[in-house]
Amino acid sequence: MSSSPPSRGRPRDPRSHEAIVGAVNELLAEVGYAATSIGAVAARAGVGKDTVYRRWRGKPELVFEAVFTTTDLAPTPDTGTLAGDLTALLQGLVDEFEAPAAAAALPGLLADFAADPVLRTRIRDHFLAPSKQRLAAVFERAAERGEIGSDTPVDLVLDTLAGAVFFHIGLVGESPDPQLAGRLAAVIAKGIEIR
Amino acid sequence: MSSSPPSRGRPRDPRSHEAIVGAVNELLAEVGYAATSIGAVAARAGVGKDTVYRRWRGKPELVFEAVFTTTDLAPTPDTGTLAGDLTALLQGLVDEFEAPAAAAALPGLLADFAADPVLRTRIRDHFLAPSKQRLAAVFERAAERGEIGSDTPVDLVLDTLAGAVFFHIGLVGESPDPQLAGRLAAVIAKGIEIR
Amino acid sequence: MSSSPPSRGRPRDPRSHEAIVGAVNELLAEVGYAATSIGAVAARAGVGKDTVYRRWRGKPELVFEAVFTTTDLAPTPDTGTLAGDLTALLQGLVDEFEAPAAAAALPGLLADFAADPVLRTRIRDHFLAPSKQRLAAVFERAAERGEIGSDTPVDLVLDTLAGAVFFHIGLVGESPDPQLAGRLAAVIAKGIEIR
Amino acid sequence: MSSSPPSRGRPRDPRSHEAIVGAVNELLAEVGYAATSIGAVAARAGVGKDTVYRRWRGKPELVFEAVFTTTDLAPTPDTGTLAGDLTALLQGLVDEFEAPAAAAALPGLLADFAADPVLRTRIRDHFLAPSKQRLAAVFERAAERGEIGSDTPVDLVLDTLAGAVFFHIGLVGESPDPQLAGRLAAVIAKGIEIR
DNA sequence: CTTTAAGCGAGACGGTACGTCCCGTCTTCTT
DNA sequence: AAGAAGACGGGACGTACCGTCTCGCTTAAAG
Repeated sequence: MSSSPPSRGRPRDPRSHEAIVGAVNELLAEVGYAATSIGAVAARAGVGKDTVYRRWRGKPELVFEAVFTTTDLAPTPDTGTLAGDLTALLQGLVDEFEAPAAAAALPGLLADFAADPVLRTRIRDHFLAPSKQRLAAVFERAAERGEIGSDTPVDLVLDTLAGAVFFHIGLVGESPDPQLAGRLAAVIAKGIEIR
Repeated sequence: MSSSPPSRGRPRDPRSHEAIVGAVNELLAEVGYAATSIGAVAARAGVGKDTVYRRWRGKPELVFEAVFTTTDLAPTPDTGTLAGDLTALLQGLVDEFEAPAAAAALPGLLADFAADPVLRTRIRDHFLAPSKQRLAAVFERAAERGEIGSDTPVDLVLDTLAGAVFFHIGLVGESPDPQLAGRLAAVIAKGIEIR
Repeated sequence: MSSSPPSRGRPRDPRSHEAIVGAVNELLAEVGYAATSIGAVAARAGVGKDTVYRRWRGKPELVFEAVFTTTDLAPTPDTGTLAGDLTALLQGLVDEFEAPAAAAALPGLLADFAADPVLRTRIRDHFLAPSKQRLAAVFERAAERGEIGSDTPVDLVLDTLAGAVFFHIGLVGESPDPQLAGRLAAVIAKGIEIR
Repeated sequence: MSSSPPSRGRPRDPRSHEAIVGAVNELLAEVGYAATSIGAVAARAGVGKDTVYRRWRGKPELVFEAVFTTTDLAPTPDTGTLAGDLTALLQGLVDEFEAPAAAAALPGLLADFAADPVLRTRIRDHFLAPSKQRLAAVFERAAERGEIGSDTPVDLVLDTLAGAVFFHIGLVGESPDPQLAGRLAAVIAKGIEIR
């Protein structure tokens, strides 16, 4: 029963939303996260600052939505083996993090989220949630096949995978080892398999 | 035979150095990384801002040195098994990251390092170097025992371990799973062992 | 028909302007010109520094406007004699320079104006312009009465009068000879009269 | 009988004194009074800052001595007429003020002297004293010749002359009217003559 | 002929002010 | 009511000087 607000007065212009999101992505790639100020975003988007603050609470939320909203759509991989599924999942993470705007935004974004108690609680829920969901499905099928136990810790593995990818892409910055996903998946898959 | 510079003029007062480092650690724990401004550090240390800038190029370098300089001294673990050595190594990482000042500083510090091309190259060299050295020694002994191959990728494993710990402590923020080191070590050790 | 600019955005608050000007006058009288920093002015006025810099380029312009804007309104004296007119004019200069804020500001203000090539050209135009205009009118009437020639050099006399007053008030600092205006006017009037 | 101090320890090197004075004059002409900092002077002179502070109390005293010490030597003019003597005296003032270092220093120097109660009292005594002495001698002879009364106010005339020259040279900055001395002397002489 | 004291170049020291940038809020007019 | 514009109070930035201090060294007079 989502009651939409009464909606009096002038409705929000959806073109502003798009212009802002576009400006954020451009600025992230051009000047980095720190220099992507709300004022600069608004100016680039041809929009007033209030129009930004009316839609987002601050820079972290704005950047997060601008950068990480196209990714929830990937299908859960189903290659028939745990290692294969993990490789596919990881490759998705790598691709997502490797986009110029995302790579530029990630470290600063995580820092801002970590610094705010309110935002910190949302990291798992909103930042890694889609990946976690897919990882859980992968584990479920692997457990059915008998490759792993049914109590394999999803969070531990997810943190491990995400942390490894983050360290490679966010902090080293070079175009990463193209085999990163496969090699990492192999180690983890072997590490959690039964026997 | 390192020839120290001729050292003309008044030498720098080591008490200033200590006072600054102490102020940084206090402020990190009290107000966090973002609010730990150079000006606040100088005021807390009873020191002029120039005295800070004379010794460090900026906040990232200052905080890094203030927080992560006591750690290079840990001995390389030698428990007789790969899993045991990894657990000990990881526990060191966890302990290091878990200190209040370190936990408060880590995400912002990594973001600032990642944003600066010059600093980014130093991350591996100075931030993870001691851990990498110890990990390599652990791998060497494990290879001699026949537990792993001699070509086991140190960097991949180090990123994986550090990333996992960082994600747990820096981003979740709660007092982490006390068994984190052991569980993670078990997975990785099994993942890289021969057979 | 001065067409004011389109005036988009929030207009500047005239109360800020008044608060700043008031703070400048208070600080000049209390701590002098050198210690009247922009930061102190802003703090005293309860205003951000940008609000000051948005209106004035720097301290000299700010102080000049704060101190010397009430004076353009004096009427041109017309006592019937050159000496009388000069006395009245000089008394106006003395009164203007003698105000606590003005006396405190004058030497430093002239120094800052003199040091900047751009500002230096404005001294005559904006600082002495009203006085020059009145002096020219006085000379014109005196020439019509036959007291002086029509080619009497206005600038020379103006510099002489202003310089004398400045030296007395700005540099000696004591409450000056109350007869200064009259005695100086007598000398100058006699010096430029025909015969 | 001024007893020179016992003079123990190493005597002051007179070459430092000369180097400092030379550096002040160079810097005044090159970068102006405001930018002629004690630190810059010391660096230019190849001298430590303390060596400057040991000899002078601060910038105003230093600059004053560096710029206005060669002038006390001019002889008192004696042309036979008041106007002639005044012209010669004024030309001396003009020449003194017109020197690049002096013209650059004057406004700021007067401002600093005026701002300090201690220094302010010295202005007449040390800054204008030589000129005042000569002017008094000129007046005495003119009174003996019957050109002026014996009660002609020396200070008033001196302020008037100095103020006019200062305003012309210090504030306008252009190379001044070469006839300034003569024209101004004519006006003043006529203004104070009997009849 | 050594002590002692001051001068000296260098530069670190605690402060203060600079002028700029960005924050998130507010106030105007326009749509 | 939303929007573009931009002013607002606040605070941090990194730099430049201030006038004092602390080094190691040099230079002379005093003991």
